[in-house]
Amino acid sequence: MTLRVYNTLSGEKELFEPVIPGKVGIYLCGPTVYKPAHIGHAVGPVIFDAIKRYLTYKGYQVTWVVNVTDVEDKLIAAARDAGKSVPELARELEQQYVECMSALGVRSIDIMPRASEHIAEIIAHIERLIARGAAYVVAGDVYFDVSRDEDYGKLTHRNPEEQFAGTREGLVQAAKRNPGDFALWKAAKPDEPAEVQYDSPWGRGRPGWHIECSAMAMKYLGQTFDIHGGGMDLKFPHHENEIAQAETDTCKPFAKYWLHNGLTRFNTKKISKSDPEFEKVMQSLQLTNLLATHSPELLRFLILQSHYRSPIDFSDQALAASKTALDSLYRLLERIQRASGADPYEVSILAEQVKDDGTHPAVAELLGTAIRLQVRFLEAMDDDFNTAGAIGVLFDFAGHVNRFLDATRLETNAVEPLRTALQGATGTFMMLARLLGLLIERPQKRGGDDGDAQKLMDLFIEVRKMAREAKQFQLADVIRDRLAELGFVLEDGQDGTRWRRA
RNA sequence: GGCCGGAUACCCAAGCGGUCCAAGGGGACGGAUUGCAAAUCCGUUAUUCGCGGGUUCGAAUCCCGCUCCGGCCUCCA
Repeated sequence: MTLRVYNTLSGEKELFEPVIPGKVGIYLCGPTVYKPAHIGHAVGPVIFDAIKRYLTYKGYQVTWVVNVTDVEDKLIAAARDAGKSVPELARELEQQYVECMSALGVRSIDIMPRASEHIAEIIAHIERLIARGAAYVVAGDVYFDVSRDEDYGKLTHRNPEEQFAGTREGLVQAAKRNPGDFALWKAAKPDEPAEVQYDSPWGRGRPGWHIECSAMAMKYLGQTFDIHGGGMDLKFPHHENEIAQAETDTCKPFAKYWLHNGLTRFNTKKISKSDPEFEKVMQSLQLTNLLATHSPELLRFLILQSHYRSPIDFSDQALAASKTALDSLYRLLERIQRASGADPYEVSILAEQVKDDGTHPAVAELLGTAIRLQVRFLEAMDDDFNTAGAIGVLFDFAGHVNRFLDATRLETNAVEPLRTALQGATGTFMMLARLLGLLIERPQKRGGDDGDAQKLMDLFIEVRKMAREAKQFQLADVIRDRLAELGFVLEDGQDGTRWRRA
């Protein structure tokens, strides 16, 4: 099976072939730490975490870099507003970001370089561009000369002349030679704090936006690396300018594949800071707030349920639908636990490793299905990381296992070969789910310790059982209904009554 | 205006030239099961994929035009 990825550069799906066989370098544009992250900021990291898991599964040695831009205009302004120093605010928001990502299961980032700690690399990069005649100094500022990059605009398929022909007079900074030129280095302004002023050959100042990414990507992944990712909104100017800087500097291709994820929308609009009426919505979409009220896995599941290039419409309805779906998977795992006598989170054998002694036809059927579905899952992932299709396969899988359990009545009547087959199918199922970063850990029990609850529920169930045996169904129903109101659901099964939290 | 995407059932969402009278999820409605529920299972909910042409033996999938929607062209993941 071969992996194909959609490359923004070519506008087509291409066969994935790493620059160095067996190794993959990924650079994802991370946060500019000037405000708390919202759900949209989680999309890229979640997708790329799944991509890294998948590539690792396929045998590649993956290095994943996510930058932190901590020297920047808005950050300086935000720190001033908050009465904090720039590094203080930046570290604070960075830590919050890392914690949110970790909660979402994104723990596979290898390097998170900070722009502020790569000033030397940035300056060297700029000096090389000046030496090549592709950048020029104006009163302490340094600009990239777009006209010196022949294929400028190739990522977003823009012709720079057309592009900037219509730029209004007022917007053209006098210092720039061409309207499309952009700052590589910005001279320090008198009112800016000292901590964002760095010495440079052109005087005190700080890097422009874009340059930190090409400098750090090349430092950690080499002059040419495999995958560069980010949100669709970064294609222009950010990524276009990174390409211009890097390729003009090295005369080599920068990133081989450019992957862009869709933007998160709310009420069919992109979440944007410049939209004041969405300020309130954004507040509720802040990751820290969302994670306080929803399970991280649910958010991850929702993100992965659509293809990464599609926009995600985030809403309470979507969240609720995803929750119902995800819960059915948790219930399946509980059912498997009961039927197989093994903890599905710990099962280590795969369907393909189970030997079928031929005594039960259901064994061959289940194992065959598991292997067939595994192939379908992997095919989906091979097709530009189609996580939505892959999740669809997971639900097909769940349906098959539920049917198997219905048919064999394994929960009440243990048959060893069937149990072993179930464990194998479960192992395969879990392995696939985990390629998406799902079902890694048991869902957190709400309300913490259920020890006391367990004792009380045992009592309720016992009393209700007596009522049912005495045909006092009204009483039995009152117990069940009132418990349901309190968030405890009772389920009567063949092997007794179980309870769970709603 | 230029450049990218998108338009698939009640909602969300895969599919990207035949195996599609179109996966999966949510919802709804029937049925099995249940004392009744819940959960699970079965069935129904797109002979059709924004509209109009074209290419092809064959198109949701390719090409052209049109209509809407979103993004970018200024800060944004």
